[in-house]
Amino acid sequence: MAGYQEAADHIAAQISKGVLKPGTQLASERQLSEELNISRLTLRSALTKLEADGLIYGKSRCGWFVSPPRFVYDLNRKANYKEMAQSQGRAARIDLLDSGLMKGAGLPARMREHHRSKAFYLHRIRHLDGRPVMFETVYLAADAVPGLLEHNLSDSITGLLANDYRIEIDWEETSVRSALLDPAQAAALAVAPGTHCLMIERKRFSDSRLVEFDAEYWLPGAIEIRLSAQT
Amino acid sequence: MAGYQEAADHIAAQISKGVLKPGTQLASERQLSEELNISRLTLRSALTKLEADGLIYGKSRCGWFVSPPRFVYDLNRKANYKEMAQSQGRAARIDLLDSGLMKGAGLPARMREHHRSKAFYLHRIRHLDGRPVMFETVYLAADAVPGLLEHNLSDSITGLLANDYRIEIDWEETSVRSALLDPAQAAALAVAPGTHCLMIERKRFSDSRLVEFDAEYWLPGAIEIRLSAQT
DNA sequence: TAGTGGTCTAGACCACGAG
DNA sequence: TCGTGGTCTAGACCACTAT
Repeated sequence: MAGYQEAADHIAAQISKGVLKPGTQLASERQLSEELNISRLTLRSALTKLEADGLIYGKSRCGWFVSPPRFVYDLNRKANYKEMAQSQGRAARIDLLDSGLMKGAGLPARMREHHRSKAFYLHRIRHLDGRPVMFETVYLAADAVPGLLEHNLSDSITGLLANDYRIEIDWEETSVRSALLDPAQAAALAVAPGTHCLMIERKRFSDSRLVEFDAEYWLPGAIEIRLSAQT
Repeated sequence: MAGYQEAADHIAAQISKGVLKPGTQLASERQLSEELNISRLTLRSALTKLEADGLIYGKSRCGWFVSPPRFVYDLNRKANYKEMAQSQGRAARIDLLDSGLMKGAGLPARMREHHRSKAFYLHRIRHLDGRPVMFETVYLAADAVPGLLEHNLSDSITGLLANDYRIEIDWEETSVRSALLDPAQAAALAVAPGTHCLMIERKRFSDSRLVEFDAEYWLPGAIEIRLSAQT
């Protein structure tokens, strides 16, 4: 068996035995590599495998930590993010990084299929128990939400649409795939550049018009998506 | 900018410009690292980033290839895998690797919540245009499908249940997350051990009884999941 | 400023796939 | 058998975080 695999199994065993508990920090890479008698590169290989599996996560230049349970993101539930987090005993927070108005020409291709004029954009970070776990870019059709930027943008957008604009979403198209964080996203999430992620893209329609386009980049070990359907 | 990032951008540009077309093999790692004046390790780092992003894929000990478009896996469509592939102009194949009967005690925890007695299991590999892209383990409640192993197990299971057993699935629960391939799965898919994957887990019910439990491990660059819903 | 991870080199040997 | 990637070493320097 490969050396990094042995190291990964060793650490994974300590986690599953409870020697290392969620939230605790691992020893430094230099220290661990010495203890396990492998080079630092080999150890790092083991750590990144464990991270891909969701057992640990790295905070860039700070260290490695044992992961808490995955956040269960239920696509069927009407509950918003903060409510879902609360029902799982987690503390949620959303930070607005940036916002503005964008011309139709600058919008992502998948949005332009449905909406070609101006749109507001938001860049937000979602946290769980203080840890940033998701970067999102939200686009909202400008004509549907006049004066958007004066509203509170650190809460549920669906709630804002419903309460402040009386817009009810009646159709949703979702796409999920594996992707790579770009350097800015990685920096905002305090992870190493080139970390991969789970990308969720959603188009939200009201009365057959696209009003919201949302691209979410989740740290892959932090989330599990669930859905159910009658067939 | 980091050296591996420059190398990755360079190769990505060649792909998007069409200098490298889907399916073509890249030059060997040793050759590329010399051309780009970086160490082989740095080049490999660039290649694995590109793979995580779905632009290229590695076939273990054979080389690196430019990826074809992602297979669109539509969770709403009634179409089965081969039909979906055909409608996207792709040739699909399913190989049965192994099958047998398993005691209730050996079943995965998430299945045992619903079904605690014996179940048939299947290990299958799904291909697209000759390339293995997904490893799956299927469990079927033994009492629901007597004599299962004498049937054709290289085709749609849902179709088999409907046609041979008159079992109609009426409820489905799906879970999606990022995960790691174990060594046996990686070998079966001809990728490097420790490759990450997109895992789809499905429970299928008929008349409130679980009849099928399915764990699918997709190569992450090979698939995009889609779904839509009225809200 | 001290300690952490992030990146990188220039080799080496091994295991496996294809012909 | 040969060429491919897979793994590994023992260093080094840099960039950032925390304090």
